[in-house]
Amino acid sequence: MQNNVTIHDLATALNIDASTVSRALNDSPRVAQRTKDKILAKADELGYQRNVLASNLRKNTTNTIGVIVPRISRHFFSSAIAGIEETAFQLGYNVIICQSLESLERERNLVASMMANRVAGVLVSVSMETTNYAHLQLLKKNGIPFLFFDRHCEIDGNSNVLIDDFQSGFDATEHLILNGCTQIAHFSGPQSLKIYENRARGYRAALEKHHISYQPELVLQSRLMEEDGMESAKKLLTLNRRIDGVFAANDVSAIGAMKYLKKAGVKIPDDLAIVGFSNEPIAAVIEPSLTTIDQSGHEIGKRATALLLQQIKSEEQVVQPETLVLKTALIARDSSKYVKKE
Amino acid sequence: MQNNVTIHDLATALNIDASTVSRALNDSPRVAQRTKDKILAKADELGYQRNVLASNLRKNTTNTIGVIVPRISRHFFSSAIAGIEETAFQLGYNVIICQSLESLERERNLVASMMANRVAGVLVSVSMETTNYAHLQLLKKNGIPFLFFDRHCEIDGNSNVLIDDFQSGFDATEHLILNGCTQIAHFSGPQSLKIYENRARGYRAALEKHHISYQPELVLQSRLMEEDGMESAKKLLTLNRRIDGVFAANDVSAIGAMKYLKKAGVKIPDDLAIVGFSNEPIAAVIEPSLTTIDQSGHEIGKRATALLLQQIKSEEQVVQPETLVLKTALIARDSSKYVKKE
DNA sequence: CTGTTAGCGCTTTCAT
DNA sequence: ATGAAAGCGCTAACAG
Repeated sequence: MQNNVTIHDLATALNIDASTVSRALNDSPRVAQRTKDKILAKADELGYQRNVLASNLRKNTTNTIGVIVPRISRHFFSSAIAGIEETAFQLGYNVIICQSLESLERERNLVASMMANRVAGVLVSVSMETTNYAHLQLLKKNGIPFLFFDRHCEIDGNSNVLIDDFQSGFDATEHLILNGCTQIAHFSGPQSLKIYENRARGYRAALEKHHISYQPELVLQSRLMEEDGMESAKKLLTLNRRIDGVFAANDVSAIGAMKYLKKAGVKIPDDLAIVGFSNEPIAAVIEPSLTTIDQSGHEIGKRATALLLQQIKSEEQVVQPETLVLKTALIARDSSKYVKKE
Repeated sequence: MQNNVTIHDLATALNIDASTVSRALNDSPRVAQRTKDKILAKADELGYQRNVLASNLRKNTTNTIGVIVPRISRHFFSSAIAGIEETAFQLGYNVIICQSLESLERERNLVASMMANRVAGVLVSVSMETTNYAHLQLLKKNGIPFLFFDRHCEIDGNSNVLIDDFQSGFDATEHLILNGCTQIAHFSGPQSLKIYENRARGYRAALEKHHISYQPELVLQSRLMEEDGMESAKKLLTLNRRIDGVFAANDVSAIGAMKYLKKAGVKIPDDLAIVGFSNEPIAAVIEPSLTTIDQSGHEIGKRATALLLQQIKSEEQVVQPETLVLKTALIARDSSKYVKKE
């Protein structure tokens, strides 16, 4: 029992043409106010609902924006998605969410499916495997605007909405130094991802600024698997020396490390300072009282969507690519102190 | 530059009719295999891509399923969404995600928008304010199948996919009792939500089974706000008596309570046992080594989607409503012990 | 097994 | 300011 009222029904009921009704419903300036009022009243009376599918076909686009993230259930992404949904909904857009699960092949399929569904635009946080951008260029060829968030990607003409990783890494490390730490371990992520590279550069820059020697063995890589974190903790113990601070640039490793220490029966010294990027789960581990301060995902989602919709609406005009850089909140284990930026 | 190859192009290229091409592409049994092969080859050659919008209009439906949750960034929901996306993607469906933010009005709008977009089906976890189901009945009138997950809702003809809350509440409480607790506080949620009512009933039943008197002052209500949890902790302290176990049926309260205790300078005794529903953030607070065992959201998402798609495909046939009940994992603070069900 | 025909409901020239 | 007409690309009767 679909609602079967069409613009033709309205038209015949009012003894005018369907095209006028269509214009009125789209608030075209080319219809007299009097007629508009009459039409809107009638539409209301008959319970008219625009058939979005027909409109979509005709206009060859939809009011849907596509979102591709590596993994929906990661807290950063789910809060970004929340921000995206809120902004999109406000402006009358729907949001299709897909996860690449860090697979390039899946990401390719998703992009293809989104093109097939004629999304109005795409927000993408590329998978770890993505080093080739051919699939994204296809979007461009089809005139579908897209932009990157969280994970940086250099394609000319495309905007990025990012955390300032270098600065955040610098701040995190400096925070530890200013609190008296000199032996600072750094849990990093895959160096193929710019965000981890930049955080690591920030770490190094802070050490340099404060004349603390950079010790490569204190920097622990990870493929964002808990196993890697466990391995890292093991390595640190093997070094058999005092560590007085940790800058954890990814939460998965940090959790893995904690698991390892727990299993090995090693108690984390109360005076070991830990600074991590804001993220609800890791924040909860480190400092329960700070579990809710992280709004960076949400904020990034909102900004990215606003920017994308702006591009969608500006139609064919070339849009200046933009790199929006946000500050993130940091979480510190040294009790009530924490650095909250911006 | 859209790909402009249509079935007509294929048809003229092969000297057959467009309708045959259409049938072939839909793998209709009414086309000779030879012709199918020819058509598929040609389609491949010319890089044909079906225009989904036209197909949607003609069939008056889409390959999209709508999902309405109270809040995307809550861990349970984001993992449910991940499960939904995976199952849907596998079967060629897209997923539109929206959040009601616990508002009935917003939920109404979302349902309307989904109908307007002719989604193939809807999965909904109703908002806390939802006691009137008129908006959902509209879906039914429009022939759009829908079902409930996580939050139970009795509409005849509709299925539910749920956690067995009574049993889980019972198990959680009994677990504490079997570990020697007798003074067990219960952090509950809004009793208007069946899930909290049932968990509370489970709590009570376990006490009864073990002949422990039920003490109403140990049951703390909440509207799922951290403030309520803080209030609850305060109340417990005021009672000024020994509590040896806590069954936390909602994580928000638990986190609020922890914040309060921290602020008040009250250390949680090491021997206080805590059992909560599995949820990554709260699990991290209670027991870092158990942060990843929770799959219940994901599992519910997958099952709900499978059930919905089954209904979508069975078309007009009346489907027997089903209530799928899953077990949830429990997290216990008493170190390595935890109850993991099913 | 294939072709013919007729739209789905809307938008958008082009004409008046 | 409004009407007439065409058609987006596909699917599904209905014929044969």
